[in-house]
Amino acid sequence: MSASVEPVPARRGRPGYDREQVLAVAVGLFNEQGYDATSVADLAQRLGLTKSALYHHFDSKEQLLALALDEALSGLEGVLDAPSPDADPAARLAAVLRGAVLVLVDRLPYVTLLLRVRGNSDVERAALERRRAFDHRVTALVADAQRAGSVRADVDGAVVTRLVFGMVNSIVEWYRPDGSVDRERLAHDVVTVALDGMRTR
Amino acid sequence: MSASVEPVPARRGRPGYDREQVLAVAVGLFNEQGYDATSVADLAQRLGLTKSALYHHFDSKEQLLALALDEALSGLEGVLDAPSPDADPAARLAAVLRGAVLVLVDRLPYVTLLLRVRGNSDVERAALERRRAFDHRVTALVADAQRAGSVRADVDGAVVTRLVFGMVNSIVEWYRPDGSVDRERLAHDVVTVALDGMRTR
DNA sequence: GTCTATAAATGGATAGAC
DNA sequence: GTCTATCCATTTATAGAC
Repeated sequence: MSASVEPVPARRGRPGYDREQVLAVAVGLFNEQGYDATSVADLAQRLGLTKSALYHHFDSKEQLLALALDEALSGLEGVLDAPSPDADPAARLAAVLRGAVLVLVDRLPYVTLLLRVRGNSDVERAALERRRAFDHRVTALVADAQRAGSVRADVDGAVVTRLVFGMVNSIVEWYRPDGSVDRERLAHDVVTVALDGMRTR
Repeated sequence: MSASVEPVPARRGRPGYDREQVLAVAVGLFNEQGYDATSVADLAQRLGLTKSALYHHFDSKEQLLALALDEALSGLEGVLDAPSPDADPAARLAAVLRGAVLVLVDRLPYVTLLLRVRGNSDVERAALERRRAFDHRVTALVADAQRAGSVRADVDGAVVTRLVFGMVNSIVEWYRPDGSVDRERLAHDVVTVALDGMRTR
């Protein structure tokens, strides 16, 4: 490979976005206003471009949505696919909880968008389907932990799973990477509260 | 008061919806598709009316949103305004948690809609402002409980509050009144998991 | 209280010049 | 890679008949 003359596609003159930059800005706007409430004109305005210039970067508004949702889903699926050193269901569960928080924080805008999808189109329905598959795998993990005696059995396993992952998912509503809570601290706090609750003992 | 001849505004011929019925159907549709993705034509179709007939019932699509959001907010505010017999912050907190779950379940569609509002208009921003006020009052309650030693102090009070109410709010994502989980049972489970966590001891 | 018809604006998306 | 100009479907909302 010979040395490249242009270190990075040098910016000169007009903005000159690439697809990933456009996607990042689009997702930010979708999260601010909602996907449906965001027009391609809104996006063009935020980028300082015209609509036509935008359509040079992607085929449709929905394609941007599909790319963003895949970014979120692949991250979450990675948490479950990661080989676990533990056979102990309780340890696996704690690792998955922690991993989910970290993915959520690291891909915050993408996961935020995912969690707001309602199934309004084929793209959205496909994403919901992948999400459901993820949820089922987690529910199975909680059921394992219940059988092993490490998760309370006086509450339905599916209900605990939903409550605890509802807690995790709610992080997108308020967490800001530039805020005072760092990602490791947050992951630790979530695992603590999920496992042992808020009450002192 | 003399006996009414017509027990209930009798239905005869055309549907003849009143405002509340229209509102209920509208909120259901907003929750299915999203407020922005739902057109007045969609709503008219679901009601079996024309758009024009609908505009006889309300002034604008946004007025429906405002009415729905007030229904949710007044319910939640009622939980905090309810006079508490206890001075103990821990007991007050448990009562608020339980009350919030019950309001959420009893006004499920309205609270669902509220929790999805992003601040896209004056109506939405006013609702977010009322929600923030509610959150602040709850956070203050948790801080009281921490000072009293009944809530763990090794996690930031504002973070615990957000996590636990995130858990409560996430109920709208899956709870169905006709399902297998009844409201009292759910409220009990939420208080249990929020206070003591999912882990066995 | 519901209808048909239509206004006025905005939506996503494309054509073709530079 | 961005522009101006435009297409056509759909949107919120209104006018006026029954």
